[in-house]
Amino acid sequence: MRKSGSHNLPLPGPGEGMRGTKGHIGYLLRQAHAVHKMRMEHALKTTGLTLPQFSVLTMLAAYPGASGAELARLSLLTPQTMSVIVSNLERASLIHRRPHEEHGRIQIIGLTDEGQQVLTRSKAAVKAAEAGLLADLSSEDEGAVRRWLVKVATLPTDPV
Amino acid sequence: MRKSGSHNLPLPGPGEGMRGTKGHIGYLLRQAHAVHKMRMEHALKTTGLTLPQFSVLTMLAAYPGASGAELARLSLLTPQTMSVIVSNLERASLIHRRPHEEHGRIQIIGLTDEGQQVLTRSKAAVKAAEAGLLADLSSEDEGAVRRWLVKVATLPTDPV
DNA sequence: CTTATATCAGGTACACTGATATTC
DNA sequence: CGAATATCAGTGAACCTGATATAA
Repeated sequence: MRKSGSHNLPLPGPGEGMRGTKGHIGYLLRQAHAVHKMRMEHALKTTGLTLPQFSVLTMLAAYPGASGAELARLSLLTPQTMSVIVSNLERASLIHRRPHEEHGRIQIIGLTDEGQQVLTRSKAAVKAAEAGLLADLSSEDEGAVRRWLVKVATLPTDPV
Repeated sequence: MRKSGSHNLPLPGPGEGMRGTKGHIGYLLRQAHAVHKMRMEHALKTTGLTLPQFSVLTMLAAYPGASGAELARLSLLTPQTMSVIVSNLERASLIHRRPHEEHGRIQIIGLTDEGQQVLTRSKAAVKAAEAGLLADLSSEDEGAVRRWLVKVATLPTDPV
């Protein structure tokens, strides 16, 4: 534990630095994500999960029995990368992999009881950080923000 | 080189998956950032820079002669991490470090000619990806998005 | 044969904590 | 002494490309 306040938050003030509020929107997206990520990671320290691990457990709760390949697609990662994350989660006894006897090589991945408990506690720990994203946001602005985020996330990766 | 189109873009369709458009806004922020990051990294492949490296070079252009500690604060990273990134950039001859003889241990970091050129080419390569963020966005919506991003980036890291 | 899945092997850039030396 | 800077050492989770084996 550090002091009690912020960790390393020397954001350039709005009047100086990387042009503050008026900066490139890509820079703003980067910084917003970085700060939110820090808040999430800090919250997850209480349960020992990394952000990708939390993400995978959340996906497994939504898609019980998903395969590594499916999780990789959902996370925009390669199967190899997902394999490492899944291995780490398995080593921590938070998930289990059962070979799908009938359908070949596919490994059915599921949450263990411990994984379910850790996920529940992690969701609670993360709740405040997520709530902060929507605090003091009008429904019109929230709509605009949501539409923009979806648009950005839906843009082709290689449009040119 | 893959095919020619998108890399790994199997986003769950808007009607299925992680609740698509209606998902947690934190999830949307993550996905939007991930896709934008992929687009940026893809664009930067032409110049061989990683995203943190591009970020550091951009900062150095804005803050000529910054120190490693200053860059770390601007990037929300630890000095050790920044030291690694700076070392990699120095190894690539894109920056130079000169000991600040008068003021102790501080290392003055600056772009080399090659670094300046690479930065210029990288900015051009990245231009389309950044422009995509603002395409078809009304000025009201852009304002809402900008305000939201700044607010998120300004939130205390450890509010509770 | 083609496709999808899983995994091994190797490599790299990030990012952390901890410790140390230096300098103001 | 304390505070800031830089760096070494060690560790680790996340990424990648490439190759391989298996199975639908």
